[in-house]
Amino acid sequence: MSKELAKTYDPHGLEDRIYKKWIDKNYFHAEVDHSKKPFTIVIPPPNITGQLHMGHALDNTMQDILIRFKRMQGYNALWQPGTDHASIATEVKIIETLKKQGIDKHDLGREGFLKRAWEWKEEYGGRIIEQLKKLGSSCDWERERFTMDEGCNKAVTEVFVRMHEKGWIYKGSRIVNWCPVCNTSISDAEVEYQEQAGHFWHIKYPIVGTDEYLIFATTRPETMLGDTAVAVNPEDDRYKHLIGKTVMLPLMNREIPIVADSYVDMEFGTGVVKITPAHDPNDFEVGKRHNLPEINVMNDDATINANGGKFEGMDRYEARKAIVKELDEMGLLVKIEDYTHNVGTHDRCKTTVEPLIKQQWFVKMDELIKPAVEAVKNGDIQLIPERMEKTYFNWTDNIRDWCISRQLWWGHRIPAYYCDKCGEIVVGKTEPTVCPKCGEAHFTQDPDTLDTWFSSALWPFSTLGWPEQTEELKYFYPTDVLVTGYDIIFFWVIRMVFSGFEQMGEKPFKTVLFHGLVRDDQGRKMSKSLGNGIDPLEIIEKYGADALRLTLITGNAPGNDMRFYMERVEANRNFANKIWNASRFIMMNMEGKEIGKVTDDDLQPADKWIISKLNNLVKEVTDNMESFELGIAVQKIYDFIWDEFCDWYIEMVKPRLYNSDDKKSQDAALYTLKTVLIDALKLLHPYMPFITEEIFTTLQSEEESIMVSEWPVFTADRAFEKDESDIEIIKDAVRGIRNVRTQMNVPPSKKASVYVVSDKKEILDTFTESKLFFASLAYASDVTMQGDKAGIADDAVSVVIHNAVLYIPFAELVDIKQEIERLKKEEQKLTAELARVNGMLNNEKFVSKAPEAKILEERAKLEKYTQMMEQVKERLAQLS
RNA sequence: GGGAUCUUAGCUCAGCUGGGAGAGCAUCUGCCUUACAAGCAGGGGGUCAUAGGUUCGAGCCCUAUAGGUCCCACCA
Repeated sequence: MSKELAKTYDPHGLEDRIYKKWIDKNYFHAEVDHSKKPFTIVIPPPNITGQLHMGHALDNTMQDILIRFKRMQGYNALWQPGTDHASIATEVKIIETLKKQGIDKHDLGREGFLKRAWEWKEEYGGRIIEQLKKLGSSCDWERERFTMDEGCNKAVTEVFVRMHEKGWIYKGSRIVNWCPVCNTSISDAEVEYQEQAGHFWHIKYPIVGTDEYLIFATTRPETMLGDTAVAVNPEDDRYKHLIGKTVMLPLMNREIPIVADSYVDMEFGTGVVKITPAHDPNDFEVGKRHNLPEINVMNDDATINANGGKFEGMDRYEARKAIVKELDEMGLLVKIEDYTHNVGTHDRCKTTVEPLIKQQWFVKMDELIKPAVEAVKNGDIQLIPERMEKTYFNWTDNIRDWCISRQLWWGHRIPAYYCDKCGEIVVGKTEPTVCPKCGEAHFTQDPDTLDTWFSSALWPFSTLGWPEQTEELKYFYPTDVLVTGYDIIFFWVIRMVFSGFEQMGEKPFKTVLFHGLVRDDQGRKMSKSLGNGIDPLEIIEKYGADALRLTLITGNAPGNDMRFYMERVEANRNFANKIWNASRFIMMNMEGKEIGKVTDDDLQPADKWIISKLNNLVKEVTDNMESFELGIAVQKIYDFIWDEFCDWYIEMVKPRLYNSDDKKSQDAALYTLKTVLIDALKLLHPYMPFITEEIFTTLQSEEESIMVSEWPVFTADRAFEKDESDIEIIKDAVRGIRNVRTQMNVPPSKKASVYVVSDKKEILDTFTESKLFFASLAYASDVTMQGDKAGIADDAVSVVIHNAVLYIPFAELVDIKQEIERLKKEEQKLTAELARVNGMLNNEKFVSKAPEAKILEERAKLEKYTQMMEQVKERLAQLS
């Protein structure tokens, strides 16, 4: 043995040392190798501004588990890493920082600002990568990419130009969601609706040429400055006669028409709606249908512009107050009602979004989305859990054109150039030399940048070298699994899918594995503003990455949110300690010993039992992992290691190791301990990479690393059914004895004789074979096997198991009453069991319809319980 | 308004294609038994939200109801 393990498990220092070794050995790197099957995952690129949070920790743990599993299975596993420029998030952060220094972004100018941004990227972009490493992520860091690196830029330009040529990217004047604080348009997906307490202002407009008024209610009175009509439902008898007439718009003194449009709901309010095409998406549509003028009354910062008359210069909320006041003074304000309604806000800064008409670039979605829908429908792309399909289709079914231009500086510049002379728009990979329309040679590039998701949509292939037809692209694409949170299905997943089909003619991934949110212990979202976030790095520092990983992966089903409890981290750290000490025990016993050759014939029933159990575990865990049931798989490994291996098997072999002079039997035990531990460590490695590596290489100094070892495989010749059932009998006996001893308050230090009585020779043989450890586990001073109860004291305590009765004659007098009580309870339990089994077997329909195996199972139980019942009754008769 | 999802032990959650209800924590009892007190052994605690239905058999499938969470839409 090369070195000893420390007495208690301390992840400190150990994890960094091991990670460095992996890096030095270049284990994470994948090269194109046609002799092996590829397995690829592209990382959801974290924002360069980001700090590792629990969501990242969960997401990347899942990916690492899959990658390590497949790598051990012999796949050429590539985990493609990288970071995202996160245009708006980053720009906002930089602006904030500049503000603290008293600098406005415009003072720096575009060039100067971008210089700052790149400096920022250099400074902080690497931080989150370092944090991912702390977690144990086995990404191929040599292939690290950035959404704004040269290759990704090329991909973005290529896609923009191609789609423009196809007519799928167009520039148009549309109503867009405008953030007056960030000063940019945002996509529909970036609008977050918040319920807010507001008011309903009931206002009346005088109908021209009459003394009548039209009364309506609005939540945004300030937009009246841009009203160009009032609408009623064409079927509404109350207003039919007014259609075609006009009202006088107060304050602006503009005569505007009363139009009929079915958009108006007669049941809601007064059935009258004021129409402001320039400041409301619905009104915009109405305006188009009725050829209404669009009067924009606001500046980009949401102050009133010159179209707002005397309200010019006021902020939208100031203007609201002033307008309400004036209308009231004019007697046009009917009443004010409290009203809670949903207000669209910008998901980044929570500012109330202002719908504005703007010239923007859009992606036409109706054709593009079709293959993306089809692929999920026909199972070409599998979503896990399946219910996510509904969310997916909900979006695709209601798809609207995607506004991709942003009035930001940090991002991919739109490759559109405007002729300085005639204004002709030329889209191309490079600036044109001459205007195709007027021959002018000077151009100005579109100042806007692209939505950050435009580049992330290309991530699965841009990172592999596209638009170049690289070997990597041919070999690793399509990728296998995408692991991400369900909260970005719309932003990212769908956009990758349609981009993959459009550019590559092939899906970007076969499976999407969704996880939920990591919440705090009260079920709240972890957020900066609440200050309830738990820093994964602090957890790693204190408990180790392995414990954190295990905590994130256990006890929660795919796609479900989970709560994060420190108690669970502690429990998992304890599990790490458990493995650590079990390994220490094994190594201590191997110390200085040469294990001879061990064949199956040398193995004792207990050895075969644990080997067989492990063999089954291998199969189940592999199956579970292949169907992405990571939590279920690791739970089984956990139970096996702690319960079967530590609490039973190690205890079973102790007497052999401590007392036996039988070298062969010791060798068999050591061989079994070692091989079972090694395979269990391998199964656990994807989940707990550090501790498994440390133990694996300490245990076998000749091995380089567990992460490049082979994944265990189920083999039929390692299935020992007879030994499995034999050991279960012994375990039953042990549990029974421990049980009565506890009930009678007998301390473990007090040993007693145990008699095993059975008329079945094979049962007695089973106990004889395992006598040594049975005695130790059952706190027996000696164990005697016999065919009947001759010579056993009448007042001995008895334990009934299937086909045998165990007697323990304690030296002290046993309380017969208590003993009868205990047996009667046992009798009750058996009576209930027998009633249940008989109920089933006496049911003709059950016997005729249930599967054969089930019936046999129940018959076996009937036999067993009947036999046990006889023994209990007999024993009761003896005592009374 | 549309949809998803949840309701299982005191708490937080598993329970994979229907075949005797599980884990962690908490709690109670006894143990410092030479790997581990971050441990060992044993115990208590659940008409699986409610009501129907399908089935030989339902925590699991179907329907309805109640309550919670979330997503989408946005009726001004």
